[in-house]
Amino acid sequence: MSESVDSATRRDLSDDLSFLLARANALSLGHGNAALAEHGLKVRSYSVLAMACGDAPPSQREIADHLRLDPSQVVALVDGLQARGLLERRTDAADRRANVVVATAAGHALYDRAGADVAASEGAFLRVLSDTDRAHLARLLSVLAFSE
Amino acid sequence: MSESVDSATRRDLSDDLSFLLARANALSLGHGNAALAEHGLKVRSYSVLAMACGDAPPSQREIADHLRLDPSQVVALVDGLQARGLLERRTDAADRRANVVVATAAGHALYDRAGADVAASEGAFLRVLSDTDRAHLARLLSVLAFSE
DNA sequence: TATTGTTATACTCTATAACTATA
DNA sequence: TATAGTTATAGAGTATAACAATA
Repeated sequence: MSESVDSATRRDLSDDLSFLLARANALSLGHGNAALAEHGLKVRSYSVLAMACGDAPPSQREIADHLRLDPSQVVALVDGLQARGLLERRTDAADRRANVVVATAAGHALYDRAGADVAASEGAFLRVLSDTDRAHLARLLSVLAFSE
Repeated sequence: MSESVDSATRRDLSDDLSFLLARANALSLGHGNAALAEHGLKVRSYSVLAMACGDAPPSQREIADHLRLDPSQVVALVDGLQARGLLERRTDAADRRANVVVATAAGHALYDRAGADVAASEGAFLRVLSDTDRAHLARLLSVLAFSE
């Protein structure tokens, strides 16, 4: 008598982890881009700048891998940041095909200012989660994010 | 003596929850689209079909809100699925401005088949997490995903 | 031969505004 | 006056292939 209630009917998109991931990411991206707009940055360019500010200045290939971008997209991002004097390309002495991307003093300064705003914006977005929940979420996501 | 090690130097993109969210989502999206390709679907169109297969057939406005899309994008998605005979637009009797989107028998059948593949693909992607970790992650993400 | 960075191109996705029909 | 759906369009993001320099 209940032939209309099959397994398909019971499935719900809201239980789908990939859907939740997509929706949470869309919100997070919106917050991030809004916080970065006043600095002339977006999440994408901010991430490149962040890597260039790190302890181990990355090659463009490493940026592409870490950010899951095509190397050709990294060219445009680095071009834009370099034109603003925020970072430099230095040919790697060990492998002269590779460009090492390193932040300038101005790049570090902007990263500090923008980073503070991003952190505040992210904090506001995450206010619905406790500190332990945030830590737990970060741990679970990092396992997933670097599983391949 | 350690003036070069300031707060900026210690920050790392890999600790940034929004970055982890973006990277995990990129991987998840890749898996989902790959699993759906053989059915002529993508994550976007599959999500619309899933809603149309639900117990409460949604209006296009509701689809746009739930999927965080602009209403104009929903038009194209529904057009494509309707052209394939997978769903129908029915004008809502209660509000004749609104289109209620409801799956056809063919739509339900495809949703069942594609859904099984999506679930298998998602399972493979999530293999690095235990069942309890998956449940925990889903709970944390749904809080975040529907916090606004 | 394989890899890094680059250029070019096409395609998809996203965001915006304006229009219509209904409310 | 406001809302649902639609259309059109421009911009941003994505994916692919081909090339030069280097390994």
